[in-house]
Amino acid sequence: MKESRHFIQQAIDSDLAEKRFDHVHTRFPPEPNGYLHIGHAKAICLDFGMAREFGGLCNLRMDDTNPAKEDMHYVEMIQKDIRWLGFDWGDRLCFASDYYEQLYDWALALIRKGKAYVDDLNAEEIRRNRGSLTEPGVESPYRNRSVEENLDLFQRMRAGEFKDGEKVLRARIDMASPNLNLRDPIMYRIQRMAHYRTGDKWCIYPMYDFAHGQSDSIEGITHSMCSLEFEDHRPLYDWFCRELGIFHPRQIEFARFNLTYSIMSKRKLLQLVEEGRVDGWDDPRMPTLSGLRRRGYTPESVRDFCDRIGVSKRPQWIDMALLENCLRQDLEHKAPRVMAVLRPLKVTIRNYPQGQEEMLVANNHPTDPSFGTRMVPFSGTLFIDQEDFMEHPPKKYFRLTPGQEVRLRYAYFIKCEDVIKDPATGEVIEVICTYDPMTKGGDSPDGRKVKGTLHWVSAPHAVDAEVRLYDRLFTVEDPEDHGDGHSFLDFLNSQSLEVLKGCKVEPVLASADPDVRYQFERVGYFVRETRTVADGELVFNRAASLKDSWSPPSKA
RNA sequence: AGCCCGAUGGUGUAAUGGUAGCACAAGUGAUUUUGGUUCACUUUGUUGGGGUUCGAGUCCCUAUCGGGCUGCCA
Repeated sequence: MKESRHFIQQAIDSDLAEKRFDHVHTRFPPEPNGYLHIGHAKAICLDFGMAREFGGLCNLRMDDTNPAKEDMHYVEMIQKDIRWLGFDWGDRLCFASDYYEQLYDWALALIRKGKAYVDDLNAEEIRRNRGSLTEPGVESPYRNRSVEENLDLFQRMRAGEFKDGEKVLRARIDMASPNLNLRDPIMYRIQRMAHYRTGDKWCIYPMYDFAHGQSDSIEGITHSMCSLEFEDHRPLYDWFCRELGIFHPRQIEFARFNLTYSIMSKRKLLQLVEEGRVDGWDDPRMPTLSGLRRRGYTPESVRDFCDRIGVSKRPQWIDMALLENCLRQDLEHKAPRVMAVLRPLKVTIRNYPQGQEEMLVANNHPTDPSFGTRMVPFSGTLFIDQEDFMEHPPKKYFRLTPGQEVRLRYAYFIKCEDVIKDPATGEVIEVICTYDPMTKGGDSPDGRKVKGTLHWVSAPHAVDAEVRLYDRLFTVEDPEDHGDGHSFLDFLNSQSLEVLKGCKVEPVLASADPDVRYQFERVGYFVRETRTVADGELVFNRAASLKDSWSPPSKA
């Protein structure tokens, strides 16, 4: 069976076959103005993945040409996230800001060729002269300055002789081009602002279009993958390489994806952080890599997700359920099983000898013996989950009800004999049961079957914990597609975080390893939270629930 | 409105002129000491109209629909 190749692999195949390039060298070029999110993961997997597949290298490059937004903190977090995802750029951490001098020289070269000029128009005038989607632009009155004057003016721009915004350097291309990007795009602007790396050395900064392709060229990048919105920039990318006569990488665009019930805009994610609507960039509900990590996602599951969504040129809407499925699939064979009761309901075993307790053996994984076993304490007073008992059950309810026998996992069969209610509310606060001593371990010698198996913890041995349940951040599939007067903030899910206190977990979890994702049997996958927790406190984040094919007939 | 890009089940993605396949979702059944897992089965698709061809999801034309583009952001 032949494995299918996506359009970028095919493009690289033919570039190699036609000897356009004799090797592959890619780059991942984030701007250090925010944290990386799941959308970036796709690009990272593609950029590093293509390099790996074709035996080449992939650089990590900070696309840092805007001093107003960038920060060293982001540079560090970006590196941390990419390493976590499982990729390595060796010693090739690059910065567009390291190329400023070379970029400046190239700008001079373009001026000498008559391909760039200094424009005195202000921002408003330039915008007006650019024309519109249907009308051609108008040439600037400064467009035909002499090479000497342009050289002099541009050098003085760098020297700081002009005010911010007073002049710009523009490429001299075609004000009538149907591609707006070719209507004499701005190459340099004057901006007196300290840059996080170059400090006050520069007061002019190159624009993306004059920095990105040239940075690729300097680094010898062969294939420069970027998202679809840069498609219209490719003619400009190519124009600069051609006019400069420098090594000419190939830009290939692919579609970004949207995740249902989420947003991917860095600007909007920043807004959630700044307005305190989430607990930072790494809030477990955020689609950021740091958020997913804290939530309990594994790098393997994120990479698998990126594989599964594929690479194409059409807009992708990816179901959040796919992401969750990737995690479940990874954790199914990786997560040790334990028992934890999130909403405790007291169970008393009436016929269990007073004061007796025993240790029962439980498998740490249902099918993989290499996980070994552990001992779980049992006694006459237990907790089960409130969901697992109903006094008046609907049909097909397999859990504990008056008269219905169930199995306590790895323990005994029990039968409900009585309930104790809160006299004030009528709520069941305790269930009285009997157990069958012959069913120790969970099997009955007479071969009788039970429909349900419940997880439980022994009350005197239980450890208290807090559990944080996360749900989708937004209530609608596409929070960015809002009608009049609505902001994406209007669709924030007020139930996206539910904090459960007083949960009861089995004793081994007191020393839960924060690097291990546990499966709480019948409940979901959980990871120990450490970032927002006081010393010694036990808190778990839910990474994902387990699939549940049972649902109550009518749930209020 | 001009330019660019795209269109295959509910979602995503294959089929590169020759049997429309896979994953997720949904449903059914079996297995099960997790209503989990696993296994089997099932439902659902080539945007419309022309053309080329023995043969078109694939190539051409056209219509329609969707996305992107009018920052001194990237």
